[in-house]
Amino acid sequence: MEIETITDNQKLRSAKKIKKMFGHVDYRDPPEMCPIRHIMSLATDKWSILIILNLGFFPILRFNRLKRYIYGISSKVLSERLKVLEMDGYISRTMYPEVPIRVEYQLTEFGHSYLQRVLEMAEWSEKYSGQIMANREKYQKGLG
Amino acid sequence: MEIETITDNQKLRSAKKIKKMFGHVDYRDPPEMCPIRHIMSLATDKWSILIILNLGFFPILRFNRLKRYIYGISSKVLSERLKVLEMDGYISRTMYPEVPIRVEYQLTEFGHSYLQRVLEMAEWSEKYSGQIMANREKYQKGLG
DNA sequence: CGGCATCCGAGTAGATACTG
DNA sequence: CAGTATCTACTCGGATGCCG
Repeated sequence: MEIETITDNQKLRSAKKIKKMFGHVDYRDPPEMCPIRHIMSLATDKWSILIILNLGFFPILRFNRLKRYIYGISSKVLSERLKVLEMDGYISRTMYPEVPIRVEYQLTEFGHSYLQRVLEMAEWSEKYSGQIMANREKYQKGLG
Repeated sequence: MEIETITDNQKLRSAKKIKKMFGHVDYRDPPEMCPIRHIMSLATDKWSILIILNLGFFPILRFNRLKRYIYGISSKVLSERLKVLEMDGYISRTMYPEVPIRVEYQLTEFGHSYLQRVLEMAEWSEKYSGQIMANREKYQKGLG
C-alpha cells in the first residue's frame, strides 16, 4: 500500500499552521480553557461522528431510526450527544406535538460544513485501515 | 460570521461518499468490528490529537518535553497513548541507551499523512470556535 | 414515540511513589 | 530520564423503568 507522500515543504507548512494556532499558548502558564481542545473533544468522539455521518446520509432522521442505524448506542447516550450537538449548532431538532410525538433531527448548514471535515477523516481512515492493521501486526511480531 | 456554504450538489456528493463507505453495513446484523469506527476512535481522542499536533510542530520530541507541552496529561496516560500511536504506525520511538536514557518520538510518514487530516479538523475548529460559542449562548438563552 | 431518572458496574484517569 | 506500579476516585456507559 502506497502512503500519501508528504514533502518537506508540506511539513514546513503544517508546522506554520500549528504555530499560528497554538503559538500564543504558553505551556508553562496554560490557559484555563483552550477553545480548540474543547471544541474538538466535544465533536470528535465516536458517537458524535456517527451521528453526523448518518445525518449526512439521511437528511432527516427521527430518534429511534437514528438509534437503530448507530447500532450499539443507548438511548441515554444518544440523547445526550444530540443535545450537545444541537447546543453547539451542528444539528437542529424539530418537535411535532402529535400523538405519538415526532421529533426530527437534521444537520444545520454549520453541521454540513463540519460533515465535510468528518468525511475527510473517515475517508482517510478507510483508505488506510489496511495499513494500520498491518502496522499493528508488525508491531506485535516485533514484541514476540 | 459567515459559514462555509455547502451546495445541494455537495450534499449529494457527501451522501454518496457515505454510502460508499457504509453502504454494505446492515445495521440489523451489524459486523463485529467496524474498521472505521475502530480506527477513528483510537486516534481522534483529545490526547492523541495533541500528541500528533505537537510532533507536527517539533519534529523530534522526548517524553518529558512532550508531557510539558501537552500540559495536563499524566505520565501514565501519555505513555499509553504513545504506545497505541506507535503500534498503529503514526509515530516512531527511538531509544538511546545512554545514561540517563533518551527516547525520541517523531511522526512517521504515515503520521504526517494523518497530521494533514488532524490539521484540517483543527483549523476548522479554530475558525468556527466563535460561531460555536455563539450557538451555545443562543441555545442557553432559548432555555431560560 | 421520544425521551428522562435512576441505579450500577467497568473502565479510565489521576496522584503518588518508585526503578533501571 | 522515561517510564511502571499501585491505589483511589470518578466518570462514563449500559440497563431498566417510567412518563407525557
